[in-house]
Amino acid sequence: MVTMSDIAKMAGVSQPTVSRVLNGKGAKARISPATQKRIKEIARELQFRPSFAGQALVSGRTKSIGFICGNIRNPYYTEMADIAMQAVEERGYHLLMGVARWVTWQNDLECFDSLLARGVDGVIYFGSALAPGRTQYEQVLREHYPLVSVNYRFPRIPSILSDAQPGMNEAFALLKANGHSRVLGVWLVQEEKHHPFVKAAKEFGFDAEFTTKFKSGSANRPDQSLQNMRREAHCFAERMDRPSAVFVTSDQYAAAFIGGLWDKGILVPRDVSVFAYDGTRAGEYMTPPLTSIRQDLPEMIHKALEIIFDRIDGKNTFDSDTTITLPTRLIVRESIGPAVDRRTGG
Amino acid sequence: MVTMSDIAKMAGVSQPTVSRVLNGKGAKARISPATQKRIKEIARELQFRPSFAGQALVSGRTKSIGFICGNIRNPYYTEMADIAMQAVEERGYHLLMGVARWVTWQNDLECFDSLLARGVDGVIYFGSALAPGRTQYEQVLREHYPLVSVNYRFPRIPSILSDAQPGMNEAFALLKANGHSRVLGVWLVQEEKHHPFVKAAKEFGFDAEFTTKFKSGSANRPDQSLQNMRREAHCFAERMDRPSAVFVTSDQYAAAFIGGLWDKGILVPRDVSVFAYDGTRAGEYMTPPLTSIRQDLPEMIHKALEIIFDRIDGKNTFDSDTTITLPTRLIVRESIGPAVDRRTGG
DNA sequence: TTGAAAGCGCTAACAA
DNA sequence: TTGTTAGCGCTTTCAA
Repeated sequence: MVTMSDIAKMAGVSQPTVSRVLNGKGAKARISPATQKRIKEIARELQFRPSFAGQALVSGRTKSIGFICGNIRNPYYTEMADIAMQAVEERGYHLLMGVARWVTWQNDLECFDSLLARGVDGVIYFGSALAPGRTQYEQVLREHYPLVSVNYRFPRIPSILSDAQPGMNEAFALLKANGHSRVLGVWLVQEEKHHPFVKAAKEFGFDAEFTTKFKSGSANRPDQSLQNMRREAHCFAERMDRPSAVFVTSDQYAAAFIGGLWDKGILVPRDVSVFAYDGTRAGEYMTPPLTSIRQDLPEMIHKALEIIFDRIDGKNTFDSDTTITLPTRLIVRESIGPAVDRRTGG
Repeated sequence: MVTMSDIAKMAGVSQPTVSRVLNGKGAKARISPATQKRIKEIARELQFRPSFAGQALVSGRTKSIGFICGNIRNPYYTEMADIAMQAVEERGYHLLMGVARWVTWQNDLECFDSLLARGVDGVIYFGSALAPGRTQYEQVLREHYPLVSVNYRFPRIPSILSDAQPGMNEAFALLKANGHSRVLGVWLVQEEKHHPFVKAAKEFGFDAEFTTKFKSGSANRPDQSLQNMRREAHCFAERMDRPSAVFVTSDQYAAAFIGGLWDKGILVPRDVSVFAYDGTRAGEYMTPPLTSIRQDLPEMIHKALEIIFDRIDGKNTFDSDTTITLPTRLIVRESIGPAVDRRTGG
């Protein structure tokens, strides 16, 4: 490895001089043009690369942000990560992904520990385990650690949420305009989105059912729960009295549900209308293109990073209870069509 | 931040003693049980975390592996990354993703530079720009840097490839069994997979066409080229003399193609059969579930990491020209069905 | 305009 | 069993 001392020796100057030249801190680097040129040339020749560890040690920063999610194969998280990566890179940072895999609820926190050990300067956290009482929670508070929770609210931890209601209302309006009056909601676990769904259903006069089949824990493994969702669709397909529309809790699971319907010869939206939550770009390439309630993914990430970098820079513009709630809206694509009510033979 | 010196002071011992206790290097750490206990207790109380930068500086390693790909939203890369993440974590490493975004061909190399600046200990490289003559290429050779190229062969750089032929043959056999005799192949750019396709087509007596519509460069932006693919399907849909089967160069683009067919009311596999290359798990949740030629993603990653860690450990079991070629096989799902030949009215 | 010295947190070699 | 010393590569005083 080429170090500044190597360059210094070759140039016949002291090592700090090399540092000053190569970092060129404006007016501070009052080094004679001749030496500057010489040093820069040698550095280029030797292909000098500043040692990351050296810089990190002295600066106390690793210039990296952690991104903790449960499953990178879900396009929702992939798209979030992609957006986050681009955003942090603009500030010269890297994104370090932690995939909790959500087998047990603690995986989130193990991920957090592991990223902290790696010295990330801040964390975007999509987990649900950072509750008061846990050491990691206390640590975040005590150290005023730059962490933002997304999609989940913890006391005294800045968080970014989406308000499902507006998108949900739009969806029900569209459903109604298409003659639907009965709808099934499918969740993985008890979720916040439940309430906006119920509220919209009531408001638009729908007859709403819901299932929350899957428990957290080991049944949470992505492949397995996608299969479960597919089977859920099989059951649904065979019901004589099934509703004409289905809401699925996320785009990825909607794909599995639609796949399950397809297995049984049920076409969307010809036979059943389906809509989902998330509004990922990936939904555009499902068959049919998925109508979905869109969270403002870029804005969510940008706000989260704004808070994180604000803390990193010691500005403290945002207090710990900062909660930013962003509206959702319906992305109308092709998966909602005219109601086919089996009870009335329509 | 809590340092070993802090602990040392509190425990009334020297700082290296703390290091010895906390790293517990087996027989080397011959420290009295009493001191050990005391130190460990204080460490726990103070929530000591070893400084990543400190360790990195002295060990010369960051315990991280770079992963360079063009677009993380493509499930092929997502799944690869997921596998790689899990594998490196088992060795106590982290995966640092570099997303080149492939706007211009150099993006690959910029990514590599950026990861090197972070001090990654090795790199899994999915790019195509690391050619002889480029400074990065020369550097890898000169420093014997632990880099493995996947899906692309560069002289004197270890690489992992897939042999498309066996899977392609299986696909054509299945096509033939379903009465197909005409097939279209759709590529993004000139690719290696072209030859196995042509070869299999000839061997099975197919009438094969191919299009390679998109150029590399700015048209390479993922969203744009997916749209292009969709439009390609629109054109295809309107042809009176279209072949009964289509091969698309990757699962993700197959989704776009199938979406384009859907736009025109053409159903897969009812009206047209489609198969693709990659064999991602994501294909299972497309509608219809995608029949695809599967690369052995886990094995590719595991082999790549084997070579990388081998170099990191200084073992040099593999020479620079190591090329591991893994076979492919056909994952039969639902997107290939009986031929519908429009010329014969079948 | 430059150099000398100190120190970031850690590990490792050598003493004691 | 433990302490002392040195040094990883860098930045940042403080002097000159």
